[in-house]
Amino acid sequence: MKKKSVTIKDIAKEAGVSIATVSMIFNNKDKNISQGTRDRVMNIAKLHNYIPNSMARSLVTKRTKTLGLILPDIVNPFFPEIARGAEDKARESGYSIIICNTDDNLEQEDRYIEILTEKMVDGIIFTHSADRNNTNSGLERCRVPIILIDRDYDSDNVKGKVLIDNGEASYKGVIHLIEKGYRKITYIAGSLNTQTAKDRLKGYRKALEDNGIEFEEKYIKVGEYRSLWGMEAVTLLFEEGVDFDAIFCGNDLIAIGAMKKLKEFGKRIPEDIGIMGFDDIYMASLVEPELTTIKQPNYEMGHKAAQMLIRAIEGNEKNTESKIILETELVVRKSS
Amino acid sequence: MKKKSVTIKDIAKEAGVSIATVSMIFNNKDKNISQGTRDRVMNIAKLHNYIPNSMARSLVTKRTKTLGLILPDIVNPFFPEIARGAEDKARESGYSIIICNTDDNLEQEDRYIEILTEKMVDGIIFTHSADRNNTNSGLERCRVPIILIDRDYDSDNVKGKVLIDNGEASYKGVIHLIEKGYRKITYIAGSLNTQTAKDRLKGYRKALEDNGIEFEEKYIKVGEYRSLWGMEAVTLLFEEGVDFDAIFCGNDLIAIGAMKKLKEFGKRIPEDIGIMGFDDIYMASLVEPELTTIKQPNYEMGHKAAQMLIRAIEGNEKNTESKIILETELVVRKSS
DNA sequence: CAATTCAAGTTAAACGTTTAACCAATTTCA
DNA sequence: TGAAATTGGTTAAACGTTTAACTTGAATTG
Repeated sequence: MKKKSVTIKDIAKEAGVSIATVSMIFNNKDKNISQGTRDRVMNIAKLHNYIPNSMARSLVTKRTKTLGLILPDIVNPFFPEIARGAEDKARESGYSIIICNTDDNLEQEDRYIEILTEKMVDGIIFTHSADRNNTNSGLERCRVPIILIDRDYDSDNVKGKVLIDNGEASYKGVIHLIEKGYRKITYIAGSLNTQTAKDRLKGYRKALEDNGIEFEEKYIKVGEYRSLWGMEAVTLLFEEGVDFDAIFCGNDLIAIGAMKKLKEFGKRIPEDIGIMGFDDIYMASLVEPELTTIKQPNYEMGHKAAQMLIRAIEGNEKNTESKIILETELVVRKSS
Repeated sequence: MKKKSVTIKDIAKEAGVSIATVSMIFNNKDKNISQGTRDRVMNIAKLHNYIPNSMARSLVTKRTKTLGLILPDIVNPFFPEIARGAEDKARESGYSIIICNTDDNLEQEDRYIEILTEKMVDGIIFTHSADRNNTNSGLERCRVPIILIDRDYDSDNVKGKVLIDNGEASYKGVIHLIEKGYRKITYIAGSLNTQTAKDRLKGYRKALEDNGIEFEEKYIKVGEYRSLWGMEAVTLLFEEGVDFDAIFCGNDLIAIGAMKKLKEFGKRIPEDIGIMGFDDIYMASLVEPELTTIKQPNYEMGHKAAQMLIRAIEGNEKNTESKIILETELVVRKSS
């Protein structure tokens, strides 16, 4: 543990060259170094297992080759794929990723942005939480480029966005339910204070309207993005005596919880009640009946976000605020 | 983006003090600084939104307040909770976490260890992959303390381990199946080349032996820790005409896949076939029927590992190689 | 009242790199 | 043959901190 680590100086001394020479060799700026010297230095370095100290390097280059990934909760199965996509792209380009869970807590987000700038990450991928007043959040004060995933927001620091069209997605989901013959379609939402959630509600209402189905307040239940809430919401619907024949859910977790509770109430799916989720987490195809849902390309979102970020970092920073809307896909399975 | 960041020097100049003074104030080594100066410096710092550069700091202190977390795949639902537990503990103590997915690939592991030492992490939490020859792996060459999670291994650099007793866990799982009256118990394993897997097999065999049930090779199917393999393995068992009345699975994913396939074959669970998983991922209680399984305290494992690691880093390094064996718990639900 | 301690700082070296600017010896070219 | 270009390097400053050692003037002590 206290093994003193070998530095560029040691290598230089042993090879009988200046440290600049060693540095250049290690950075492939070695056109002006003879093959002999190069080999000698490399051998000595290998022998002593020399690993350059990237603190020292970063101090002068102002690049850490590290990215921050801020998301609500890695335990929510929606996020690991995003993280994985981002990590894969990052590694490919020589970057590492620091992961930060915020539990959708604004203070925690700000705190993390501060920590990350202190650690000098080169950029941040950010799934930010609900409504932020754009006065003086950490997001505004941040000094590195930010790419937003999944949830939209406008700010100077935001150099790119990777989103889906939530309105269109939920629209086509509800249309599918209507085509299947369902008419009394409830909506169990996870929240209503992100733009994402609002857009989805809009899509839901538009689908109803376009088909001459009247929207009713009592069809909407708002809670959180967890299976437990799906179960509670179904119980609530029954208790309130709401008459319904389908449920459109804010995400798959809610849908899976709802299905479980429906079965407990003796309902058959999809005969009595149709169910539709959102996200297409891997579990969606493993539950009984397999869940019809809207697939979000999570891995790709993470991957694309990392790609945009790295481009923003390394590119000749022509304020390239870009925005990618990825396609969602209606995945029809057995629950509808 | 190119906003030149304000340094300690700027603050010092504006406050009319030396940089040492500012540094001391920021590090709470300020017993010898008057309240007046302290306030003045703090105000100026806040005004300019001064954030210390931790590269520069780390360069002299040799501490980065960053940990590495190396695991096979964050998408596997077994790992996010570990990651979360580790992150929570880390944050609490002022550390950040760099996450690394290896896909159980040995070269990737070594590569990551190298990257992490280059980035000067203070320590590493590591769920290493299958059989490593202890000759010259990155694990041996690593210069920072390592805590192992879930999978055992011996090395000088390993300063601690957080494990469960896999033999005892699977033993009690199989005993439960036997008590429920099952006798022809197959075992769908995820792999057999980790010590973890071997121990589980041992527990399985011992449980059979202790109850006078003969062990049969054909009962064992070895594949990978995925639902798809669970489905395939069940198909295989039927194709081979194996006569069985219960399945002990290497993890919950396998169990969920197996259940799905069994239902397709028209088997009733638990009446015709009993199923037991391993891990207790959150999905286990949401599938139909709810899955009986062995609960691993994942969050706690991550949390404990981070705690041990931080202790090893900050403690007066009395070679405190420690080993924690956490308790597993048999969770009896509807599938057995 | 001289010697000592204390308060409130300052100075300067060190951490391990990168990189622009420089240099000497040799080779090329017109 | 002399100027220019190339080869194979070297020197030294800079990056932004921390920290041990030093300083200076005022207060305390015996």
